[in-house]
Amino acid sequence: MAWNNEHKKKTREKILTSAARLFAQNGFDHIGINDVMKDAGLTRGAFYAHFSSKAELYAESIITAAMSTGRKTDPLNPEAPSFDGLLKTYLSMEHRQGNLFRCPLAFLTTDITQRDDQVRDAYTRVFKGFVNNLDKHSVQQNGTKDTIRSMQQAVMLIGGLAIARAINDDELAKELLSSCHAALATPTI
Amino acid sequence: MAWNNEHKKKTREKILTSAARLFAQNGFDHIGINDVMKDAGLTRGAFYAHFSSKAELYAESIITAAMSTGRKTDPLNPEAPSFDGLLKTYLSMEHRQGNLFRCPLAFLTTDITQRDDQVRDAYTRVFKGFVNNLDKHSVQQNGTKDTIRSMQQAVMLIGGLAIARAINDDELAKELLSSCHAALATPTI
DNA sequence: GTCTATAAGCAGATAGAC
DNA sequence: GTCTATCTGCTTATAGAC
Repeated sequence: MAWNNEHKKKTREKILTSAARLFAQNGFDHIGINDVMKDAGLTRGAFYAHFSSKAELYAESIITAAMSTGRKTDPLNPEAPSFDGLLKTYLSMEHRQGNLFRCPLAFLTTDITQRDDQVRDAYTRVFKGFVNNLDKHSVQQNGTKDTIRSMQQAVMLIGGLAIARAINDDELAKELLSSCHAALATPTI
Repeated sequence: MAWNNEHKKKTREKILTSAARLFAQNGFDHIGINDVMKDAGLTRGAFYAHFSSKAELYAESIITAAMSTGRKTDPLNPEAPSFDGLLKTYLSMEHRQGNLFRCPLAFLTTDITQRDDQVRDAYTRVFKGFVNNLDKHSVQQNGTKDTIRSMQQAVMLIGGLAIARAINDDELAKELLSSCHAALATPTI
């Protein structure tokens, strides 16, 4: 691969990294192409050499954001936390704040509903991967795979965090996250 | 009260009814003041005689949307469904579509996170009312009140519907809603 | 209170120089 | 590939006639 192509790939990844963080924290409509490019150290005009539209960038940024947090939920990754560690990290007040990492499934849930199929496809793929990871945890723990149970766990994690982020009451948010944790940590959910 | 004031109140309610439906279905940024006023049979200029800003309208519309669906979750309302009826209605594919009624807690979850305190206060109040209603159902069924359990139920209902609306796969959405229903209907959740 | 007209600003996308 | 400049269209909010 020529040096130019290598450089273009690096630039594209830099744009995606900025977009993944900014979009997850602020949503599609509050972030302009200008904001993303500025964050990546470029100007607006250079954007269309890498992506054909804002929606395409958004769709790809969802995958990027998911991968950067997904490593922490993958039981096959030796550095990944245990299932109990995942619960604690995912349902933490730090995750609610979103400064360290941001699961796009919880940060962008209803934002996705307003977008085109390109974006919704990306979100759906990430959700399926999330459930699949919970299946793997289940096999590790119980030796059995129960996808219905994994979907319930996914809803408790994603939904709990999304609601905790929406409500304007830190104490209630803490209680809510702790309730979700309790529902998942106890064997008899 | 003079006729003029009575008329103004009616007009205000008409605007709120339109806003509650349009905002819940499309989110804050996809609906303009023009859309709301047109739907209410008025023009843009008349808006500021009733509300001081778009955000104020949005906050009030969340309360309106919640009340119009909340009647169906209130056990003290004789026309309200049973707890099992609530589960079935709330977690239905019809609710996912949003043509009949739209719970703002599930339709606007991450949308709220981007707004000012005025809006987030309204959402928080509605959420507390939702949990309170689940508490009442619990007392009716078991004779005991368990707010932690009610919050878990709220997350399963709101989160399940919100995710089902985001994903672009009808079959998966059906399985997801059915999984949430199963988690809540079984005594050993 | 409601209307039309308009102010003032911002966004996505494109054109053309380098 | 990246830049600056610009086109085009949209939005919230206000001014002033009726």
